[in-house]
Amino acid sequence: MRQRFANGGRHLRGGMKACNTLTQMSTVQVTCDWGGEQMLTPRQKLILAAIVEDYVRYAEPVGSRTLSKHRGFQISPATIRNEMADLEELGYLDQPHTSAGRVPSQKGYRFYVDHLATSADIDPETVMSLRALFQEQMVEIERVIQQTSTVLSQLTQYTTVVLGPKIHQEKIKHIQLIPLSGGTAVAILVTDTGHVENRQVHLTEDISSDAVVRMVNLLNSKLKGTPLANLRSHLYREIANEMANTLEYFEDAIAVLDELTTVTDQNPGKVYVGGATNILVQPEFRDVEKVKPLLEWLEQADWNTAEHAFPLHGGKLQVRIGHENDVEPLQDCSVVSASYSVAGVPVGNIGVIGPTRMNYGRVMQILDYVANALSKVITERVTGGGG
Amino acid sequence: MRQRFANGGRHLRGGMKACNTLTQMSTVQVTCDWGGEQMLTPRQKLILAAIVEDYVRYAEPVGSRTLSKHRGFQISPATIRNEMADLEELGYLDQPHTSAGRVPSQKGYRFYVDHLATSADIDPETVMSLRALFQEQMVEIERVIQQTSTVLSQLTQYTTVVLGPKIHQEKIKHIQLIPLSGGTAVAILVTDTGHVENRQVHLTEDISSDAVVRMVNLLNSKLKGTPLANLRSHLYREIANEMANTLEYFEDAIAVLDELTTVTDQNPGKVYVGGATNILVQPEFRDVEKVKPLLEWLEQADWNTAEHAFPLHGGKLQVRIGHENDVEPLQDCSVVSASYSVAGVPVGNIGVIGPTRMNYGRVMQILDYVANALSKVITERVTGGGG
DNA sequence: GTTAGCACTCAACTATCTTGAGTGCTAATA
DNA sequence: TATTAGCACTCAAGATAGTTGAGTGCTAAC
Repeated sequence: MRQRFANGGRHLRGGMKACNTLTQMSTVQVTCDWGGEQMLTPRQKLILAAIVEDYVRYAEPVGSRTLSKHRGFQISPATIRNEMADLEELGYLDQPHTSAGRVPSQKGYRFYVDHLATSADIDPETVMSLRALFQEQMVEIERVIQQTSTVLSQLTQYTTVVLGPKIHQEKIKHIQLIPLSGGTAVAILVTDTGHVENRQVHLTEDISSDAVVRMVNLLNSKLKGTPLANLRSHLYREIANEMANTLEYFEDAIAVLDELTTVTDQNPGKVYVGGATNILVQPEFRDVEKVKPLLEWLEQADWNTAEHAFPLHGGKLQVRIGHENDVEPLQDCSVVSASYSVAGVPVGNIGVIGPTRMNYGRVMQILDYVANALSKVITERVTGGGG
Repeated sequence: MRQRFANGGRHLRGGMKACNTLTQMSTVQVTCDWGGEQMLTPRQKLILAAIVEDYVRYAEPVGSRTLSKHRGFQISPATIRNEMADLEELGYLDQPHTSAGRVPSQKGYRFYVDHLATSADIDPETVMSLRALFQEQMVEIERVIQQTSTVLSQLTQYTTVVLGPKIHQEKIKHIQLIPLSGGTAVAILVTDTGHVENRQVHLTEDISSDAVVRMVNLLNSKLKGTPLANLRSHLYREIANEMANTLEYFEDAIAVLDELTTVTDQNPGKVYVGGATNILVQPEFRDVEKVKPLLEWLEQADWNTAEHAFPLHGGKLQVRIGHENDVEPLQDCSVVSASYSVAGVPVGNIGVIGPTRMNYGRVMQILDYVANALSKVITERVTGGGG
């Protein structure tokens, strides 16, 4: 077996090759470094890229003759075969069986994503949809995100998971307590961004409405401006004592606060899943046994599981290919994810889940745009640029 | 072909045959009456029931010999074959191909559900789970329903869709307006059952907090006690004029009210889907092409589409078998549904979706229990017995 | 270093055969 | 007259073998 160019050099970090009409492509953040990665000749890169792109498109192993014809390469199939053999030897390609064409390995995809992915211009329709999405005036942040998830899954034809903005950093704007009948009451918490949370609590049966008003006033005066993340510490250290002296219904106030602190504990933010059924069209998921774990994971995904799958991070794009995913049901998939930020602080995450045979270039490009636009829109909304 | 007993008589309405430990079984409400239904001999009924139950269990066409052995019938396979031939002639059975056993037709299932379904005692575990579910003290109604949906899908191994309580009848308890920065504000509406809705609205940029307080006070004094369904009519007929005279920021008040009226229009209640992936284990949905429409429908199901599939109704249980369903993606399924009520008024619906080869007896029994229990729990909560 | 040529491989398709579960019909039986 | 044993028949599913064609690796020539 010939083994040209297997010289074990370190790879060069390169960004996306081309940029397109949408936005400047950010440098890809590599999540995983392959120790002992080899340099590839320009021709090998060309062939690897061609194989990845062909396979992404047609979902069939790519043969040497197809490749030489299809791409108008000026090399004969035999030469391509030689190169393919080398690439396989180096671990970038797999062969399902002797008489089949080649298929990119995970390592192959990784190399492609890190060094080869180009962004062919996205079709104008997609550009339009994206522009439209963010120009629309939507008042609620929740709705913006919901829509983002939907549009993104439609555009990519993959599945989208959006972690709605984390509310830890948001500050308490207002607390309200509305007594219902029979000793229950609704406790409502509004944050400075307009996020509303509510919990029901039990109160002393015959509490007077005056007492409730006093309680609410005290809570508001003490807690207004407190970031949700600090609620618990604030509460017991500073407020509890003082309340014990002032309030007749100290127990009730504590009950209310206890409920409100569950906001950040149990429910750091919402999770939006879009286009879960899109994976069903992918040939690699035609088999029910293959999709099931994935769909089950999606069905049960809450913030914590989802954030475990693609953590919030400062950088821009993350790509996890197959077994690079920690979460088992995602190990047959690739996940491209990006965080979006409010004033530079990452508060949420968008993940696109597809087969490893994914159109990385396109998804990365779209996602990059979406993450930027979303950050901008939400930051504007939150930092006061209101109407 | 012999054609005994094909005398075209009207069928007798009968309830479930046996009752079990859980609760008295209500009479099945028949959604669809088969014109010209024939009487069946007791033995034919026995055989039909046996075939349905065998097929439900093993998902394989049932043959005459299997049946005679399996059930300890005192009839020979040949006799069973004769009866089967008659039942097929009458339309209660289908035969996938000449040398296969028999399978219940839709008409067969319908007859089974109407006249034959027995409730073999449910396993103690299931009984325990159900008891536990409703004995648990859950404060929020939403959480009760969420849990119901989850538990129900786990117990039945089918998919559950719960239409959360309709909020049309609920009365306004409190309206609150919390200004944020930049001319936006959060409008919050609390109903007498503790349900909270919120919307963001734009206000006049420099509105004073006094004006906001006056506005909120007026809105509350005028609207407290109004059922949500009447909000719109109430608003324009009685309030608008008066407000025009009293309030400086009439436009803003109208904007707030406009947003609040969208609560009932766009969003009559929530929809909870449980165990969507359960259908994947059913052999009839092993094929991705078969599941896809169903999963897509479930993914997009909102109150309106879901209520179209199984409308709220006074009676207890409804069973729709295959093409008895109006909604296309459900026409390969059966849907057993029940409404739950607050003080006798149906406010929500629970649907269990499975293959036509469904364990009707078991599902009906469980669902009957759940619907009753849920009605009781919510009615108690809402009519004041809090605690 | 590149490529034409050739023998080789192997999944996928097709055709044919076998098996066995299940049927319908007929004639004997209770 | 209702039931049943017996038997020929049917047909999906599984096994076996042959064919096809896309694709390969190797070698020798350019």
